[in-house]
Amino acid sequence: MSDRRTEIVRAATRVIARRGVRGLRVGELAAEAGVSTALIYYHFTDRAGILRETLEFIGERADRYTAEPDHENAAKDPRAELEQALLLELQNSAEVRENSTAWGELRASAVFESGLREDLARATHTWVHEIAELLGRAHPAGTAPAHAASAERLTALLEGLSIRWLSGSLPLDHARRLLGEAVDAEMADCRAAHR
Amino acid sequence: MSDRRTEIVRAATRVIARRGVRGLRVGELAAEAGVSTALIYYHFTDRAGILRETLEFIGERADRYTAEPDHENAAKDPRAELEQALLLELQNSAEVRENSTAWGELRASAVFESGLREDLARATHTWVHEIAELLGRAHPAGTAPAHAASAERLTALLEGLSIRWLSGSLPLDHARRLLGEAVDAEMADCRAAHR
DNA sequence: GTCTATAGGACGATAGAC
DNA sequence: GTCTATCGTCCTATAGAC
Repeated sequence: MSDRRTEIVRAATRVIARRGVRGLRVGELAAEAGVSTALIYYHFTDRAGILRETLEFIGERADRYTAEPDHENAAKDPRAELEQALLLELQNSAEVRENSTAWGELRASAVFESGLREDLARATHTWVHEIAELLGRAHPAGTAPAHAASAERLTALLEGLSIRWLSGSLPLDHARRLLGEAVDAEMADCRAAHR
Repeated sequence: MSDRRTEIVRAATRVIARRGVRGLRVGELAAEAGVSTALIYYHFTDRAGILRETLEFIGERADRYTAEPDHENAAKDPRAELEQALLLELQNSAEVRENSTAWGELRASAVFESGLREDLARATHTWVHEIAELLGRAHPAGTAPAHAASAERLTALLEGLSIRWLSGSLPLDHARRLLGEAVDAEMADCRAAHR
């Protein structure tokens, strides 16, 4: 991918985080990227193509984001690594906000645009799988299917908490506490005997 | 509120569930309601006004929806009532799909339109409170703050599972199973001793 | 209150020069 | 590859008759 395409996709991510997928105007994207609208259409087929590649980029970046191991913790404490991997996405930094907002927009858009669903489902699956692996290392007593289910619950909960935070229904520190407690609950041994 | 206004707001809810908030066209709304576009503007100031009242309506309806007690279960088994109240929102019927989709749109829209946040936060709070009360009846051993936290986790998880279902990342029966297990986990006594 | 008709503007997309 | 200029369409909102 050329540098220009990458620049434009990154600019599109910023615009989406600011205005939403629905609010992205090709003109505003051009201004954000510092190019003309015509150049956008030289590099991408149409608005839907911009969206497709940008949302793909968001999905991939979210992967890398989660996948990057924090080696300090990795060796010492897999449980801390797990908790950190999840809480990483509930932070009031510009970068995390942008990421979370864009991801939420990707999710919400896919409800109405079936073309986005395949990529989204794949990115979701990759993410869930990574969390399940962390769970496996942090909690070797559990079975693989139990870890898979826990990972699905924890990531879905994180998405739910994240949008409540971003939509002003839940303070950030409260969301972080709720998520931390959920991690503890999923790792408690008594769960294994249940169901 | 006149009958016509109510009709139009109901029609707007259907269009939003079909096309999303950003996809709502006044023309399509007029057709859905069986009136002219001019009549829409006679009853509402502008497109934003339609959206505001419709999203307010969605929030209120969501309240009533959850609040309506199923008396058959209420008397017998508060735990079943709780589980049903939550699973009610994960069903493949036209009505539930419309409700969930519209609620998800309200949530997603509030990220970018601060004017919606207050209503949304209030509706969310009411819902969480109702679930917390059901938890209290189903699980008297727990404390009120623990029930409040559980209700926040369960409802946030439900929102996360719901949008994964609607966006094609999670089959409905799988979502229902994950939610059911989460309810069990929140009611397991071992949680109380934890943290 | 409700309609038909249309003004006026915003936006996606393209043409064509450099 | 990148620009300026513009076309055509779709959409919000209003004018004015009934």
